[in-house]
Amino acid sequence: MAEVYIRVAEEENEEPMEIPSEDDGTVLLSTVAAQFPGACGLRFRSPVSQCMRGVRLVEGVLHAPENGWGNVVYVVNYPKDNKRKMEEIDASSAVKMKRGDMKTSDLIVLGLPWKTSEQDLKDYFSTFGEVIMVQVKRDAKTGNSKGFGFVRFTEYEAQEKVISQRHMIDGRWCDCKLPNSKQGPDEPLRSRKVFVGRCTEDMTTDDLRQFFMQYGEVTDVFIPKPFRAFAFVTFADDQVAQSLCGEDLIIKGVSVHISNAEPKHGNRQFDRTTRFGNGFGAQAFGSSRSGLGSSTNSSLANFGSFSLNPAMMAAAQAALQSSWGMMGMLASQQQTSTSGSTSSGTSSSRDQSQSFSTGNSNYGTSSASLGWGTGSNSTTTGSGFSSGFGSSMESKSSGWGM
DNA sequence: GTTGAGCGTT
Repeated sequence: MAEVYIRVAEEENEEPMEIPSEDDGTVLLSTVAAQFPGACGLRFRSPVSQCMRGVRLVEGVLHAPENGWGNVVYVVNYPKDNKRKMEEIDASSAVKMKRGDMKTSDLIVLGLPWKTSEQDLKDYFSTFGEVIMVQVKRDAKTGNSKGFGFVRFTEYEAQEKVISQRHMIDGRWCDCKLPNSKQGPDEPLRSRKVFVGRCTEDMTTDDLRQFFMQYGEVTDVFIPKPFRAFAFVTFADDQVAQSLCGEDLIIKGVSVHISNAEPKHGNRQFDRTTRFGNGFGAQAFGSSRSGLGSSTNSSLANFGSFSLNPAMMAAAQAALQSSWGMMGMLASQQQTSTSGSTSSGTSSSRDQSQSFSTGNSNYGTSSASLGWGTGSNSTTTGSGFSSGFGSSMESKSSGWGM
């Protein structure tokens, strides 16, 4: 079948954009998402029934309706989770304001080609806004680039935009993020990343991206090389990530297991004793999603990201324990993992085959769903709660910048 | 074969 373009719009009456199909006449969801970040499907109004109809979607591939794509306008579907409740938006922006988060800071640029110069960086980033500083870090002796650098913008909007996407610089995909030195204890960056266990070797980053896209916008896929039978998938929305934890999903006919991504080795900059105040809530709770199947949800009040003093902590913990029944007792002992060194980011490897990402991640949307640091998977390793007040909570250092 | 890179000489 020849390549055709299908017409896609965000709303039924908006101007459509033409999206190319594949050789076999299907359309990849990722192609749609490239133009409509966060898209998880398509629908259209049937000329016959006048009802909206969904387009068949199988593992990231959209299949034409019976009589072909035709020239109807397809409308983009977004995950339910994208529609935040008003109070959550208010809460997060309130937190943002309070923290005076609108100032720009240096951004680290990771994955630069060795040859990239500061002038190259400046040229590239100037398309986003006024650049007031660039650096390429080099070895003092040889002058060789270390493959990363820094950039700073005048405008906060430019900074947000730059953080929200990947960058093709001199032929390599690069990531920009807040440097470790700038990530504070109350960064509301709760794990938007999940661990995908039991992967098979034929699962590519594209496969995973296409598959997980149905749950929400995917901002990164990481597959260690050489093959190690697991992967990491990062979503734009932490609630999407959390809602998948504990599930067994079928990808390419294989059952993979989703669990929390543990913090990468590193992040000793904030250690245990001061750890406490960083938020409180229920990480595996809430969050509905459209997918099939089971749910691990319970509903429970969300606590905001306000710091809690030990007394409040104790009270809250008691409340949680009582509502969790015996879970609190089961978890009365848990290992504490030690950590050290630094943390970092996304995928891509120094020599080849980088993964790619699209879209805008929204920081600060998730103040109400903070969790217990790096808590383990509830069904097997215990809930992450412990009856021993104090020590156990301190012992988990949290995982920023995962 | 179930937990991933890299973070700033001044």
